[in-house]
Amino acid sequence: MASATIRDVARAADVSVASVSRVLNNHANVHPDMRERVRAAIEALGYVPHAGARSLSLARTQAIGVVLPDLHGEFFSEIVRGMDRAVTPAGYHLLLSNMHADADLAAQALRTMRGRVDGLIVMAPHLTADALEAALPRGLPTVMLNTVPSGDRAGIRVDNAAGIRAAVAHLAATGRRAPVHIAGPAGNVDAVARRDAFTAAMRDYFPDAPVEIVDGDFFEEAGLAAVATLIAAGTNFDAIVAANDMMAFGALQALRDAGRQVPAQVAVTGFDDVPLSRYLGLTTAHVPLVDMGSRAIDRLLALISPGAKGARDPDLIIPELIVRRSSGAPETF
Amino acid sequence: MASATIRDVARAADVSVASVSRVLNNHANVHPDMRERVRAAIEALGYVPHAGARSLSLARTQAIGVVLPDLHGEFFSEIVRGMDRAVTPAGYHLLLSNMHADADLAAQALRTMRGRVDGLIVMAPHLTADALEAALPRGLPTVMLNTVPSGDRAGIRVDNAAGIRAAVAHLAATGRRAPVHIAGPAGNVDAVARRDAFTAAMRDYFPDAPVEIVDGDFFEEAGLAAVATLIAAGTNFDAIVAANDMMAFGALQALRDAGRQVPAQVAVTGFDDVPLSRYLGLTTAHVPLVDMGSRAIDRLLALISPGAKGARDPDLIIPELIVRRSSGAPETF
DNA sequence: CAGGTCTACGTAACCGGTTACATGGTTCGG
DNA sequence: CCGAACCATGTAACCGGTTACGTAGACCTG
Repeated sequence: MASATIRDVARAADVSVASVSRVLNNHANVHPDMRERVRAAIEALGYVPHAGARSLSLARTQAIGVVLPDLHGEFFSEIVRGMDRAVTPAGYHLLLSNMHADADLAAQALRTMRGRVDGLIVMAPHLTADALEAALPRGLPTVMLNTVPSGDRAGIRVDNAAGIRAAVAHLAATGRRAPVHIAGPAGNVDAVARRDAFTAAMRDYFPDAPVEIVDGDFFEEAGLAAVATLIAAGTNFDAIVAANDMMAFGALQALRDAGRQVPAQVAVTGFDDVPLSRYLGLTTAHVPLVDMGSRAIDRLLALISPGAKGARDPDLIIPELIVRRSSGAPETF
Repeated sequence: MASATIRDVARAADVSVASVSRVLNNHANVHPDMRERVRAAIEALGYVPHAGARSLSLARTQAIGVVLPDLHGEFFSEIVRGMDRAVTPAGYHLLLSNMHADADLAAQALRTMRGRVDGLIVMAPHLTADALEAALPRGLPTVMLNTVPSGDRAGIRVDNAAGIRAAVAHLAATGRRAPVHIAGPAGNVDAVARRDAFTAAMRDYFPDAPVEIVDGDFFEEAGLAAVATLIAAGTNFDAIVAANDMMAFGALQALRDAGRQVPAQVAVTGFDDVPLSRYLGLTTAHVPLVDMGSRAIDRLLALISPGAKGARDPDLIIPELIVRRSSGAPETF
């Protein structure tokens, strides 16, 4: 019992397919009687239009593709949630796709979106501009999120330097002497920018202190490991600037396990302000994740709709430092 | 500069579209020369196959639709993450769609999936079986998640009663005298099941205590409000069994604000075990969210693939109570 | 009442792929 | 040397919608 098609409906109502289509799409100039006959036939057959076929002939899918490296942690969840929020009222759907680190597979993932979506949101902080530009299907409106600016594509980015600088400045202002940085993965644009920003900020705010940086990978365990490394090496530090919140959580845990008081002995800051940070009282550079998601969709929809082509200067989001108890604010939670 | 089509490629390589198609799909019986010519043309034109057109003729979209009430909080995020995990290696995509509470809109959301996906995962704890059955497109393989069992559809459900019972039993075993329940929204199957289970468990474990229940809606604020209500009413309680984790978090916060010690004066339990619970030390009924997501996909893919029709008995997931410090376990985090 | 408009509807081409079937050319066994 | 079997390829129908275009009849208008 395959589903009924528009031709089945036409036959049942004894009209042409064109008329059925007109009724379905509420076109003008259809006689009320006809409308009624068709509606009855649709009802009787339980007909539901085939979105795929419709997409093909209209060249519009009402779907937008979201390609991201991984769906792990609150970071991505929040962004996707923001997208979802913006996409639903506009009558679009979200098509999720994971892009692996491997450039070839990434290209593959991007290609399979052709003909499936009306536009693309790409989050690829781990790809180089070249690899990305080579992989992006031509003629498909695209908005890049936290990705190396490629060509003249529309994009939304976080001002990594501003976030790190604010954290370091805050630590200096509250009397810390020796901050260290737990960095993100080497190939990641954001991670690199934050690392560089840390070095620069240290020069400005702690000109006499050595710049100590431990490698990480944005996951919680890396935060744990980094603190273990620091302690094992006997490094002197009284503040940790983690490249993201998850690693900061790991660091908090490790510090607690090691018996170091936070914030009395060590201040900790993160980056992103995922929801969890509020609960754990983590000082962090707030990135409006949900908002970024919605905004990316809005940008993309604007690109898609009429002949719009303008406003392709990338939005830059300036994170605001939220001071919580992990860096010495009075106990509030 | 519209994208090239398969006919453009055929023309450029001076072969027929059938041959191009054969090369694209690695069919046997194509001469190496031909293969090479076609590959060259594809390369030259930057041709990328149109997935939509392919779907139409193959009647397979390689996408599966996920319809859920809302994308809020870790609960859904985790489940979606699990789905994503399972779907990617199988070469499928996830198409997200939000279903509003309104039954008509819900039906609408389900209908628009026709022709867009090969199967559906529906999470609709807030719909009645009738409304749902009426809205589900016929002939589309469907797996229901935490939804009233409708017809003979495949489904995966959490044993709400077991989870609540375990929590209540635990409270009894650790010497609590007067637990109260913060319930979920009225129309929600899970919420209702948990509420009923609480009443039943109270009868068994606290036969002499009154059954106190405060209404909530699964959101954090409801937990806050519920505690405020209890305190304002002067209700006597030394344990709170929240219908989900988010409300438990709200309760924890409100208790702290009111100066009541957790767990010394009041024990708190949740339901779901979202990641946050581990961080906040909440005792809760663990539901393998990521796993549920993957499993739902696996079930669905099994339904889709050959002529498989069997195994439609709904999986029942028995939550395991994870005891953490909110209910009196020794401080561990 | 002839000719022009307008309305309501049907016919058929088209969107971009896949594939059943047909066809011309080789190879091979008898 | 002939027909069968096989191989590589082309032709055209099909998937399920949309819509440009054509047309028959109703309605005006002078």
